Amino acid sequence: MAKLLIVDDEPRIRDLIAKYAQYEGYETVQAQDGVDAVQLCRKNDYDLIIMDVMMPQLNGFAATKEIRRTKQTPIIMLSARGEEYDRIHGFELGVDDYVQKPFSPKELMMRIDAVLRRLSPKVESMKDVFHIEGLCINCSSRIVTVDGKKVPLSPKEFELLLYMVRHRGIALTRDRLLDQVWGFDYFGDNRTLDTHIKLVRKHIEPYSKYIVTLRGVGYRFEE
Amino acid sequence: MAKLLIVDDEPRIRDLIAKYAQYEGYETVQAQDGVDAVQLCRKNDYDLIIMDVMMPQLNGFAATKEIRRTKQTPIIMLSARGEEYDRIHGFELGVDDYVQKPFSPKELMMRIDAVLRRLSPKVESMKDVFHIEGLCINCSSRIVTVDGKKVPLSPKEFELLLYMVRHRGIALTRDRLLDQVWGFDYFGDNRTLDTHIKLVRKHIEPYSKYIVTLRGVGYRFEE
DNA sequence: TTGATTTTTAAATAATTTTCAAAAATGTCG
DNA sequence: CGACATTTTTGAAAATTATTTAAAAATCAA
Repeated sequence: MAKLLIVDDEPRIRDLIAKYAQYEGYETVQAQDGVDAVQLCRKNDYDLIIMDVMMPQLNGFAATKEIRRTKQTPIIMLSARGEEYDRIHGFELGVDDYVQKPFSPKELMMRIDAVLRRLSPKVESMKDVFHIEGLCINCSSRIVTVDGKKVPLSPKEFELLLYMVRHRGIALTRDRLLDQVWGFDYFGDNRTLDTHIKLVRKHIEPYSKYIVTLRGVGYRFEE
Repeated sequence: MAKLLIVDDEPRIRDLIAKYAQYEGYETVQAQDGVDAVQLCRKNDYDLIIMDVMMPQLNGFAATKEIRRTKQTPIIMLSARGEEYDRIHGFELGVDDYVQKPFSPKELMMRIDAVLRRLSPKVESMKDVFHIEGLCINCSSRIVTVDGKKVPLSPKEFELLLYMVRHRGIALTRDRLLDQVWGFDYFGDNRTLDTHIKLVRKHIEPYSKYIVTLRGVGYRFEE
């Protein structure tokens, strides 16, 4: 479960971001300025930092520079429109993405996802909760809900769904799914996977449309 | 999926190149100068390096020389107009191509493609995404779109199209296509290939013009 | 043992690949 | 240039192969 550090001098903005991030299953920690952020980073590890550019005491650039002396934590910058576009874009310390204020929380969440997926392929998507339309998958509680209603998935069904959601958008071969979810080395014609796909589809109705079958290949969970 | 190292002291240029390269389906890593590049190359393997000539600390030549002591990674040099034309062209360490600034990103992308295809025939074009006019082929998701709209291709159709696109610009004999896509040694009067070409053409309309038939030989996907 | 879950099996359904034959296009040679 | 031979394109039907489904059997955990 990924931990985010949110750095902004405006408490309302911090809270807004924190609320959304928590909804998406991230753990959040807040810092009110650059000095605070640097101190926190010295003592703790975060998976990603969301940092405002304009802050009293130590601004976003200075804080980033300081943090980057010891840690390679991914950073997403928040900046007001027109503010220092060049510096941000070409920031030599390399921020991993930046979002202009005012931003939609949804967009920021997507950027967080994207940065984590790009930079931490090993931990895969570290989110604890996935929301796909009305389908919600909570990893730590292993609860799946469809339009707010809990659906009972068997362990295998849950693992299969989770694996597909974590690797959504790419074609997953039958071998890979069998390998990753079951741990077998697929031999011969085994209809186990198909059967479980069917069960998952039945359970997540009406969102089974997201699982598309790639004939002769496997399946893909649509993005 | 090929990984590119982009070395330039100007962050805006780096970002511009990175943005285009990502659109073309490459993974990118950036370095701000020669020293940085040499260090990165020591620890990691890249499939191709795009290196600016003029940089503080360690210039493009020196960095190339150093990197080439241990690795044979293909290198494309970027140089300002008129800058050291001779040295680049006749560079003893052998850069694989060079592009003059100011360059069009599109041209640079074509050069990258060309160098990789020339030097890494095994990995073929390692791109994950191909854009040919309004035709887009995404390998990992196996999604093909025509002017933004998904088109459903059967497995064989997808493989055939992908093979041709990966080997575009050259004449592909019927035997070779049958061999590579079907995996058998063509015998007798089998119209299988023709029929699949027909299906692919129908599906990628209006871009079927890119598949030209070479009578008595086979087909070619136009560059 | 019991109830739930997972795997296997077999039949039904669906989609893809191949074959075939006729039509169109292209190239060759007198 | 024009007729013939060859090759490719096309559309439809047949054959093959993959997927879905439902139900039965096996396995596992309480």
